[in-house]
Amino acid sequence: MKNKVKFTRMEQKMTQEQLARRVRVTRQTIGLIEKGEYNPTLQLCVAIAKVLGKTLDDLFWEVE
Amino acid sequence: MKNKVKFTRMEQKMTQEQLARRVRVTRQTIGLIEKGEYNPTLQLCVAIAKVLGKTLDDLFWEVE
DNA sequence: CCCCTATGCAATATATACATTACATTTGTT
DNA sequence: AACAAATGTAATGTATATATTGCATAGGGG
Repeated sequence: MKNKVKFTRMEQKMTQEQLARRVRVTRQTIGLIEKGEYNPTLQLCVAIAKVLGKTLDDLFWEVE
Repeated sequence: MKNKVKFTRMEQKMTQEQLARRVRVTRQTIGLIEKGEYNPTLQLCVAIAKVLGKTLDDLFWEVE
């Protein structure tokens, strides 16, 4: 696993689409980030972290 | 100030070029990131943090 | 089983991160 | 002041993050 986005999102009973809307990207983008299949930009990481009530380190640091 | 890369790099008496080499980007990329003029990818942020002995949160979280 | 919602996935298009090159400017040192 | 190293900056090119559309699949509740 490359990051904790999926785990944290599900913990909060949020769908990919809801998260995507709140950070203003598409559902596909969230899906690919969760799979670790691509390399999001810092701003998007920060936006995701804020919506999920976490920090960058919580979601993206040393997860592999 | 948008992030603490410049501060931390100078604290360690490292030049932009040295940091750039170690994270395998160009000096220009480091310069622009330090100025907050662009939005680096997560992998690059992680690489910079590791070279500087910091975490993502240390360098990029809530600095504005 | 049948819906319905959430997620996966693929093709193509667009925006932008980053490279490359080159030159200007700043800053420190003598 | 003069020199050198570090940094700023601008133009153009390339790679890739993200959008868009559309359809397939998975899984839970009736």
